[in-house]
Amino acid sequence: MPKKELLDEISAGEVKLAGLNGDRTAVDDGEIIIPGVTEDVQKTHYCGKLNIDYVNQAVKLAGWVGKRRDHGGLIFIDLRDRSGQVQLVFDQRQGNDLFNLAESLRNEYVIAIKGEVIKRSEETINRSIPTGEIEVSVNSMDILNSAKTPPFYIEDNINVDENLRLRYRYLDLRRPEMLNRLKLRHRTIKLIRDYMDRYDFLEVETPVLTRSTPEGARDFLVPSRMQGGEFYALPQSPQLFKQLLMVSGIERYFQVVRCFRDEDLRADRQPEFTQVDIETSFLNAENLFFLTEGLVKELWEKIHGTEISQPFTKMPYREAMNRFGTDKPDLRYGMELVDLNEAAGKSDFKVFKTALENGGAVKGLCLPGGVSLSRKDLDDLTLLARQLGAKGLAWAYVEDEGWRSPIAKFFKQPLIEAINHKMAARPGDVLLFVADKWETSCTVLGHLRVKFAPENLPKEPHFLWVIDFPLFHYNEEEQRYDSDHHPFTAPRPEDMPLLEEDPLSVRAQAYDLVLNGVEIGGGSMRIHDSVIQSRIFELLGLSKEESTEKFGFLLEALSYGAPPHGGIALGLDRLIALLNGDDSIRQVIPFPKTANASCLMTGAPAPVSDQQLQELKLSIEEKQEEK
RNA sequence: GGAGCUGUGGUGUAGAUGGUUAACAUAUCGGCCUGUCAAGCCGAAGAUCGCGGGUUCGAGUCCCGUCAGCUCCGCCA
Repeated sequence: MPKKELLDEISAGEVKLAGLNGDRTAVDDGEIIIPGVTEDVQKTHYCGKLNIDYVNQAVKLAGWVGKRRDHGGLIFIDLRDRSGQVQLVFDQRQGNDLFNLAESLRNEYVIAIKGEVIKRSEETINRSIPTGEIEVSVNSMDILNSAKTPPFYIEDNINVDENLRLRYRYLDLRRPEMLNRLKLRHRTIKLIRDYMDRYDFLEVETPVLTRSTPEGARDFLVPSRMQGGEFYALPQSPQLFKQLLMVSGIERYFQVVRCFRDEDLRADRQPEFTQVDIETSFLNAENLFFLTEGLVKELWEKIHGTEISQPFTKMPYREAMNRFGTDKPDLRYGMELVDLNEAAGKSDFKVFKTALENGGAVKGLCLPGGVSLSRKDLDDLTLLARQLGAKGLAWAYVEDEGWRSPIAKFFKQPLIEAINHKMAARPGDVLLFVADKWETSCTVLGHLRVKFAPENLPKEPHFLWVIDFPLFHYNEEEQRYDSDHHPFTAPRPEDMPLLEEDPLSVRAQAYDLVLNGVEIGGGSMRIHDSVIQSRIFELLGLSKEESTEKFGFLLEALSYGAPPHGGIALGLDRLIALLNGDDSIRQVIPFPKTANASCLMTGAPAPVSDQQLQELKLSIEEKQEEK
C-alpha cells in the first residue's frame, strides 16, 4: 500500500473515529477462544460476560469467590473474574458431596466449576448487575486454592488507608475499579500506538542505561561494574536519542517510554513515569499541534465519549501569566488577575509605588463573596502569600461606601471606585493585591486563584496550547542563564538578534499542552544547526570543553546533515488519570511509589550486600548520629 | 530541606474538659436457615490505642521526639 502524506491525510480529514467504546476482544463474545486450544481448559467463558443468550449452555468457569450467601440448604456464590461476576447456585437437593464442598468455600478462594447457565425466575432477577438475569447451576467444582482473609474488602468504593492498599497492591488491583483502570490504560496505549502507526510513526526503543547530563532534574544513577566508579544514568526522557534518530532519517518517531527523575514526589509526580514521546522531521509546530490535537481528541472521543473540537486555543506564556498567574491556566472559570500598575501609581501606598519603581508589577484578584472570609482567614492567606514568595498581601473588603482595609487610607475615593470598576468588584467581594516582581505578583495570585476556584467545575476538557515561552530564565542561585525548556530548544527566528543583546527576552519555539489546569505535555522545535547549538551552550555557561565532553556526540551529529525537527512528550499517566477522573496518577499506575519514593510492597529501595558493593567498588558512608 | 493533616480490634470509625472492664459497624469463626444478591437470626473470639520518652496518683487523650501515609512549598530543563 502506498504511503500517504501526513498533510494530505490531515487536509482530507481522514482521521477516522469509529465510536468504539469497549474493549474489542474475544471477551465481548462471552466465549474465551484460544485457537488450537480445545482440551483441558479450566474456563470456557468469562463470568461477567454471561447473559440471557447463554441459557442452557454448559460452561466451565474459574475465578475468585466474592460474596457467599449461605441459606442452609442453598448456597449462593458470587464468582468473580477479570470480566465481572456471576452468581453460582449450589442446591443441597442435588447431592451432598458437592454441597459440602461449597460450604467450605471462603472469600477469595480460587475455584473452577462446571455448570449450566439457567434463567432466573422473574422474582429473583437482579437488575443491578449485568449478569443478573441468569445464574449458573453448578455440577462440579474444584477448589484450586484457598485464601487468607484479605486485609480489606475486594470491592469498589472502599475507604482504606492507602498504606494498606499499596502494601497489598496485588489485592487492591483485584478490585474491579482498579482492574478497569488497568484496562483503560491498556486501551489508551493501544489507541495511541494505532494512531501513531496510521501516520507512519515508527516506535523505536532507546536505552535505559545512558549517561548523566547536566541541567534538568536529578538523575537516578546506576553504578557500572565493568568501569568501577563510573555510572550510568536512567533517562529523564529520551530527548537526545530521539533527536539523533531524526539525524538517522527516521523522520517520524514515537515511543511509549518510561522516564526517571530523582525529585520529590507529588500527587501527579512519580520517580518513574511514562511518556508518549514524539519527534518529527520536516514538520513545523503547527503541523505538530494538529497531530497532537488529533491524538488527544481521539482518546477523549473514543474512551471518554466527549466530542473535542480543533484547533485548540493558543495563548502566549506572557498572557497566561498576566491573566491567570500560571503557565498552565485552568480556563474553566474566570477570576482573572487584573493589572493595577496605573492605579497603584496614583495611590499614596508606598509598598505599591516602590514595587513599581523597581520595575515590578501590582496585580489584583477579586474573590467574589469573599466577605465570608474572616480576618484570620486573610492573615492565613498573607502567610501563604509569603511562603509563595511575595513580600506581603494587601486586601480589602468591598463595601457599599468603599473599602474596609488597612490600606484604604492610601487611596482616594475616586481611585477606589476606579479599581473596583476595573476588577468588576461588588460589595461583598474581597480584593487581594500583590506588589512585587512581575512574575511573583502573577504566580502568587495565580496560586490563590486556584485555591479559591469554584467547586464543581465542569468535567468537560478545555485544552490549551501555551506558546512563546521564554528561551531562558535567570538562575539567581547560580548567577547565570538556564534553559526554560531544555538547551536544545530553538529560539524563534525573529528573536535571534536578541540572543546576544537581551537573552531573557528571546522567545522559544516551545509549547505546553494544558488540560483543565494540568500540564499534560510539552515540546519544542529543536536546534538543528551545530553552530547555534554551540552558542546556546556558551550562553548557558558551558565552556567549549564542557559542551564537547557532555554533548559532543550531539554537536557532531548535527553537523552531519540534521534535518529540521521538533517534537513533544505527553505525560501518559496524567492523561489516563484525567481520562478516568482520578486526582492522583498513583491510581492508574499498577505499582506506584509513595511520597517517600518507596514501594511498600517490595520494600524498595533496600540495602544490598557487601559483596554487591565491592563488585561495584562502592562503599557506604555510615549515617552520622545526630547529637 | 520546610509546612500541614492523619495513625485506636482484620477494616472503617467513636472515644469534650486526663479517671475503673476502650464503644459501634463491618469482616472473621461457630450454630440455625432453600431464593439471596449490603441475605437474615443467635452466639463467640478479636486492641499492650503507630513507636519511644516525658508530665501526672493516673495518658488513647497533654508535652517532646521518632516512624509511616497523604497534601502542599522548595525542587521537577
